[in-house]
Order: sequence, then C-alpha cells, then structure tokens
Amino acid sequence: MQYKPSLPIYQQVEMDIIKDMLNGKLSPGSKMPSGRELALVYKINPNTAQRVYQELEHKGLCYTKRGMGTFVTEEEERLKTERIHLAKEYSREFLQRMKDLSVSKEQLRKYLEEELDASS
Amino acid sequence: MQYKPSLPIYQQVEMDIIKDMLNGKLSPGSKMPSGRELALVYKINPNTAQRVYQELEHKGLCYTKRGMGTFVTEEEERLKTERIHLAKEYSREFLQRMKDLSVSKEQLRKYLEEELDASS
Amino acid sequence: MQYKPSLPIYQQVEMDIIKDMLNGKLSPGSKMPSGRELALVYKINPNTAQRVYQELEHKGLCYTKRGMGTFVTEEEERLKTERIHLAKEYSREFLQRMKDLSVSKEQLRKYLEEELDASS
Amino acid sequence: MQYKPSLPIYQQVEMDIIKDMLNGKLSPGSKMPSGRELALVYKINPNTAQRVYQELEHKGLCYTKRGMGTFVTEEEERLKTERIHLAKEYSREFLQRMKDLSVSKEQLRKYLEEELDASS
DNA sequence: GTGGTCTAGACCACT
DNA sequence: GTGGTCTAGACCACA
Repeated sequence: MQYKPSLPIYQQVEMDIIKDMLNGKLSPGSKMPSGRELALVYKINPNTAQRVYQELEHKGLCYTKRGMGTFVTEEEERLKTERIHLAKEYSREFLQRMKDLSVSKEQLRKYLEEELDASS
Repeated sequence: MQYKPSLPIYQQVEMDIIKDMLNGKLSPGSKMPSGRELALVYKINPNTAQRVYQELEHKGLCYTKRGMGTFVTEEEERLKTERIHLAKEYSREFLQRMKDLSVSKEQLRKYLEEELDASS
Repeated sequence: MQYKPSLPIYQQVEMDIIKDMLNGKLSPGSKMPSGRELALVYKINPNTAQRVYQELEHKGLCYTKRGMGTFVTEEEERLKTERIHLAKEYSREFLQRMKDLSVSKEQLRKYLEEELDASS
Repeated sequence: MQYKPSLPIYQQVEMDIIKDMLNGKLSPGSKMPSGRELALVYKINPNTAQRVYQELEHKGLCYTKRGMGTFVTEEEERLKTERIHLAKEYSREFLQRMKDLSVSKEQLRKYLEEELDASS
C-alpha cells in the first residue's frame, strides 16, 4: 500500500479497514489482526497500528478484549450508520466544492457521468 | 470566516479566493488586496496571507508587480482550465470514495439528489 | 456478569467474591468452587480464575488444602478487618477526588443523597 | 509530581489539569503550556504530553490552533458539565463499592464524617 | 500472544 | 515555536 503524504498514515489505514468492514471482507464480530500483525501487513510502526485501532474503537467500529485481541463490532447497525454518515459527508463536501467552483448542476452531472463511464 | 482544523488555513483562504475569481467577484486583471489587507480581512497571520498569494501565483492564477501589488491573471483561459482541472479532480476523488464505501451508483445518485435538494 | 474494560477482570471477580463473603453467601470455612468451576461460572479464562484465588489467598480471605480445594477463611475477624480496610480506603479516595474537583462539602452531601435516593 | 503505577501517566496528568481548570488556575480561553513545556513541567515524554492534550480536546475541555498552541475551552458551561459529570460518576462508583461491602448507610456516613474530620 | 503505555528522538507543516 | 505524525524499541499487565 502506497501512502499519500497529505493524509496521516493512520487515517489512510483506518479508511482501508472501514472499506473492508463495509464490503464484507471483515464481518461483524470477527477477530481483527493483532496490532503487531497490522503493523507488518501495512508496513507501519506498531504504535501507528495501535493508533488506527484506537480511532476505530472510538468510532464504535470495533472493540477490544484485553489479552484476547480486537474485534469488529457486532452491531451491524453501527456499520450501516457509518456508511451513511461518510457518504453524506463526502457528498456534501463534494457539492460544496463544485458550488465554490461555480459549476452548474448540468456541468456537475456531466463530470460525474464522464468519470463513471471512464471507470466502468 | 470559520476555519476547519482539518485543512491548512492558507488552502482554505486560497479556495475562497479562487471561488471569487470563478464567480466573477474578482475579474481578470483587477488588483487584489495587499498581503496586509488580506491578513486583516481573513483574520490570518501576514505570513499565512503571503503563503496564499505564493500558492496562487504558482498556479498561474495571479501575478505580482513589484511595488504595485498583486493582480488577477489576465489569461481567462487559465481560469477556465483551473476550473476544469479542479472539477475533474474532485469528481474523481468523490467517486473513488463512494466506491470504497461500496455505495452503488443508484445510492450515489440518491445521496447527491438529496443534498442538492437540501441546499437549493 | 458484565465486565468493565477499565478494571482487570480478575479484580472484578475478586470483588464479587469478597462481596459474597461479606453478605454471607459464602460463610467462613465453607468450600469455594474449584478453579475450573469458577472459570465456568464467571466465563473467564482458567488462568484468570487462578489469579483470583491467588489474590484472595494473599489477602488472607481464603486458603487452599492440597487436593481438597479452596476454602473461605475461618477467621471471621479477618473478614471484618477487610471490610473496614476497604471502606476506609474507598472513602479516602472518594473524598480526595471530590476535593480535586473543588466540590464543597455541601455539594458533596447533595450528590450523595441524590444517588442514595436514586438507588433505593 | 509522583505517578501511581496503577494508572496511566497521561490520565494522571489529565486529571491534574482538569483540577486546575475547575479551581480556576486555568481560566477559560487562556493559553495552556505548549506540548514541550508540559513535557518539561510534568517530566514526561513529549509524546505523552501530546496524548494528554489529545484526550482533553476529545472531551471538549480544550481546543487547538495550529501553530498557535492549545487553549482552554471558552465554553464555561462545558467545564461545569464536566465537574458534575465526574462528581456523579465518582459518587455512584463510591456508593456501589460500599454497597458491595454490605456497608449500611449509617456506617457509610460514619466513615465519611470520620475522614472529613481528619482532613479538615 | 495481546493490547496499553512510555521513552527517545526525528521530521514536517503551519503560524 | 507549535502541534501532528511517525519510527524504533521497550516494558508491563492481562488472558
């Protein structure tokens, strides 16, 4: 994984994990890699890995059993909420930006369809 | 103006000025506020104001005449290019994020229309 | 039983057992559950159960007969002493905390009566 | 300052600062020591100092201006809320503990008055 | 083995 | 100078 310098590594890893939670690679209640494993997989320092879990736990997306490991939250509702929360946030930010650029709704749709076609 | 802690202040001010260039409040060739004025208007540190102009000049959106001040670029083409460049970049980023959230195209459209309605 | 993450599980189980010793559910000299049983009842790791008895024995609240099991101490005096010891310690800690919060004695009494009413 | 091994240092420092916020040594809006200063004063690592502010900010008791420093929150209401929150939490915990020890309300009052007298 | 904390020290962007 | 992040590596309590 390649890290962008503009964003803290721990946030990039965090998003990558949230991604796996939402697309089903990490199912509710399942054990997540230990901090040390995470550090190895993502080639980051154990401290940074720790920070990732700290943030995820704070968002209610995982929980910790001491000496046992870290687990994906069992509350599926929480996961759905997070998806909606992020989707709305991103949408709002995106639209605000386009508005700031004085891009009309028609142009906006054009850009999106263009990119959608390009990616599909 | 309220600054978000997640983004450097100079970038937020920068975007605000670009916004004014694109919506016509700052027309091509017109004189921009001095660094000192900018600092006062936006309630930022003069160093930060300086940084803003530095970035804008680097993007070719303004230029400086020694002893005269800073001026919006006269090349309207440059402004349009900037708009398109940013719009595409934002669109691409937005779609990538939604993809990472496993949001389908249908849901995506729903979120957008929702927010568009809310803001209009 | 629900475990708080802020305190080691073995201490929580320990307190629960001391509670039973003081309220009479576990009478002096009576046999306590085996380590294995304890692990089952409290849904904890056998190692943790072992640790619980280790701590209790160290406090003189129980003793072990090789091959026979673990028994509540027969010295009733020891139980009373423990109660007083803990009560004083908790009181002192509590008052220190309230002092740190700059809570006056009047307010302190108010909080206590409030909680006492709520629980009764 | 002497640190207890039973509690993370960052939490002990945190409580010490909250104490100063509540007793008026740190007034709302005032600048707090820089991370480096804090590290020197409390004889801890800069990282640990950082953690302290991170936790305090998360609780809404201070906020950060990048490059400017960390400041006590201006919302006095937040401070009061925190005091009440902690006072109630401590009271509840204390009473639960006494209940677990099968200490009667009369005995409880006795212990408290005893300690109050001893400290005054 | 697992998470939690801590130290030491470095680099960077922002003001 | 300030906060924010990151690496390296260590120690400890807990299960």
